Amino acid sequence: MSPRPMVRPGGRSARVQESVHAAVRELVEEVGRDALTVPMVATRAGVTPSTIYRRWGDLQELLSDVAVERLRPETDPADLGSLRADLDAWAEQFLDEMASPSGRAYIRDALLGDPDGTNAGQCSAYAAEQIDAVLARAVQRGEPVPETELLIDRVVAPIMYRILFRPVPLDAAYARELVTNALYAQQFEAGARPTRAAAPRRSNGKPEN
Amino acid sequence: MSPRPMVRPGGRSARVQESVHAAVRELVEEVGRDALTVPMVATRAGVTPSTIYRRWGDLQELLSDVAVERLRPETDPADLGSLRADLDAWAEQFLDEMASPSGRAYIRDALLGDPDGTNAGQCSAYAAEQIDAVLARAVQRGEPVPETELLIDRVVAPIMYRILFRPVPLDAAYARELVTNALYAQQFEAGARPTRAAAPRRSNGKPEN
DNA sequence: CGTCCAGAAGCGACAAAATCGCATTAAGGT
DNA sequence: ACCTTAATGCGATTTTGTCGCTTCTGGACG
Repeated sequence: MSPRPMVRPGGRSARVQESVHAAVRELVEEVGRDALTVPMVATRAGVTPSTIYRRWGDLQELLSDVAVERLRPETDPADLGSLRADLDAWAEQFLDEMASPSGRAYIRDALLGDPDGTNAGQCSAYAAEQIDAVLARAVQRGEPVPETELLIDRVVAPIMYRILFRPVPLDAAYARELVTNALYAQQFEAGARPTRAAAPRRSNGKPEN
Repeated sequence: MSPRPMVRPGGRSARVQESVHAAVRELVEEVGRDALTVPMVATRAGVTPSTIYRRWGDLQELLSDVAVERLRPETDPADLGSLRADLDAWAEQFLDEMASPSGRAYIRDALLGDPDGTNAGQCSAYAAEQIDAVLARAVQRGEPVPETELLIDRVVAPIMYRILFRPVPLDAAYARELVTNALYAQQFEAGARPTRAAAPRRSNGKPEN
């Protein structure tokens, strides 16, 4: 999942990884992310710098791994009794966490040292899992639900776009607005148009042109 | 616009900047972005490394500047006679350029070495300008038009989110689908709900918690 | 048109980092 | 208990990044 080869999941490798991650977390607190260096992390973690260079390549990839860990949601979305309430609450919390200075920093780090997109994909998967949990509960209640993809396009994507690309401040009202629009779309557009709002179903495994 | 101080827009500074940018573009072609180093760029550009370190800080910020330049749209969106056609065409081209391997690389670079978000904001401004141009023409034709913010949230944001966070391939059909949904929303939702789909109007100047 | 001045680049010494080969350790399987 | 091999440790070497100082030059001002 995290570092490059990780062919040996247990024992010393695991200890080294944990110790290095812990060192990063501590040092980010103490000296700030900009002052971090690989040798510094190595010393704190009690390993030699070459170990870090070999396993992570450079500081960015290491920071990316740590960032993804911190972006993993700790708790399931709250159950407030209705799809609308659950989504509102989840979106507000999501926006809060992501738009905070540290959240922004983690997102940037996660994207930054991630040549193959694995870590970024993991972030997106976290959000999708949370949304799925909310939707699954709504289905059990018998509520009509939109597709996960619709919510990602209409709620998650705009939030992330604004965080990454725009200097605009975000507040909870914006999150609720996005949820409102998404649910409105689901309610009215379902069947109203031939094509759905969700994702293009992949056909091949190869991205790109 | 691009480098840090740029207090002196003309003369030698300008020549150095252009020469360095050109060196980056050439070397990216020749040796690939991963193999780039500051000393290498300096040699090719005919300047000393310390000049680059002083003006750009590090390779990432330099690459970010170059990336933003390349992400600037060269042409105005085509006029195909209707809002729908113009938006379809623009969105398809936008997706094409951004989702291509080099487009993805530029986006990442632009975000990467951009501590204060200036370059990212510039990218977002480019897209907004293009959309505004399309909308302005539609207004002249007498067509009803959605707000720019709606199109950014509904078309630009989902595309960028998928490019940055998801391994899914994107195609022109997806771009058209997003446009369809956005126009549908504009047509039906206008006045149907108390709150509009557009941006939260800022109240204070301070982001964040 | 000449002079001055501050910002910017050049240069070189130094400090810090990243890389690499080789020796050593220890998981995980047999 | 042994064997294989990934993973780490260590140190020499190369490369990159920093810093103080000097030199150059664009632009303003007289």
